[in-house]
Amino acid sequence: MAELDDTDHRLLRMLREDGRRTFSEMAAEVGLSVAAVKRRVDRLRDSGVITGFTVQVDHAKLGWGIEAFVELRYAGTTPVREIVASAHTVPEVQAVFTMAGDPDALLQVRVRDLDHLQHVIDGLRRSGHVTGTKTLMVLGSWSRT
Amino acid sequence: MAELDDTDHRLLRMLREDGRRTFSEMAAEVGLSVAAVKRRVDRLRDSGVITGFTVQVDHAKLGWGIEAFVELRYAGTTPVREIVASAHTVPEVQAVFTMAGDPDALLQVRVRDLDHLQHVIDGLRRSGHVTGTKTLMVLGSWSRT
DNA sequence: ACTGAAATCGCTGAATT
DNA sequence: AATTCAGCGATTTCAGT
Repeated sequence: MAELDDTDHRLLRMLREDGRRTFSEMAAEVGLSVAAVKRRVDRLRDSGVITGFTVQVDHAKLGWGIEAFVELRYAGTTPVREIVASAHTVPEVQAVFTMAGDPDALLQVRVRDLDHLQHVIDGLRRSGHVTGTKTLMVLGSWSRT
Repeated sequence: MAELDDTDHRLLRMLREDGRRTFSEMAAEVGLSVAAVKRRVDRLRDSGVITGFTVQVDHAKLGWGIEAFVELRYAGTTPVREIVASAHTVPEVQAVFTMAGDPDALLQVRVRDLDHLQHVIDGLRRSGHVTGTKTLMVLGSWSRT
C-alpha cells in the first residue's frame, strides 16, 4: 500500500476530474514547481496507484442507450476464471464482477435496444454452465467521477 | 445521436486505451494531419460524445480494498431523485443505479474493510425510506477499458 | 474537411540546493 | 525532495486548397 501525502491526494483528485489537466495548472494549484508535480505523478504511475488514463464517453449518444446488470448463477463446479473468461468475450459486457455467495457473478452490459439485450442474455445462458440469470434494467445512473 | 465515421471510432478507441495519447501519435495511426485529428476530437467533445477525461486508480493500493454492490429497496412512495440524492452524499458510494422493478437501486461501494462496510450499510438503512438491503461482495473484477 | 506552417505553451531531464 | 533552466515536442490557430 502506497504512502501518499495530502498533495498526492490533491493531484489524484484533480486528475480524476480532468485527466488531461496540465502539470502547469496543477503546479499552480498545489504551489509546487512543474517538475515536482511531474515527479509525483510519475511516481504514482510507477507505484501502480495510477493504472492509466482514459476518456469518458456518453454511450447513449453513440446509440447504445440501454444499460443493465445481469446476475448469473453457475453450476457448483464452475471455476471463477472460466466465468470471467466466457463473459468478457461478449462485446456488450462492460464489466464482470465475481461475487461471494449468491449470485456467482454480476455483469454490467450495454446494448442498443431491448431486442439486443434479449439476444445477449440468450447468448450468456447458452454459453458455459449458467444455471440462471436475473436482469436488472438501469433507469438512471450517477457516478462519482 | 451523433454521426461518427470509422476514423472517429478509431480515435475514440485509442483514447479509451490511453486518454493522454498525443494528437501526433493518433494522426500517424489514422493517416491524417495533427490539425485534422484535433478538430475531430474537439468535435467529439463539443457534441457531448466525449464527456471528459479521467485517471484510472487502483483503489486497493490506496487501502480501499473491499468492493461491494448493495441492492436497495425503498418504500413505494419514495421518488427516484430522493434515492439518488441521499445515496450520493455517502463518500463510499462510487455509483448509483436506479432500477426498474426489484430492487429499486443498486449502489457500488468501496470501503477499507468489513467493519467499514458494516458502518456504511447501517448508515444507508438509517437514512431515508430504505426498507431492505442485500449486499453482494465482490471477489474479483474485470473491466473492458 | 484536410494540410502545412508559425507561434505559443507544456513537458522532460540534468544540474543544483 | 524541490527548484531552475534549457531543449524539445505538443497544442493551437490560421491561411490556403
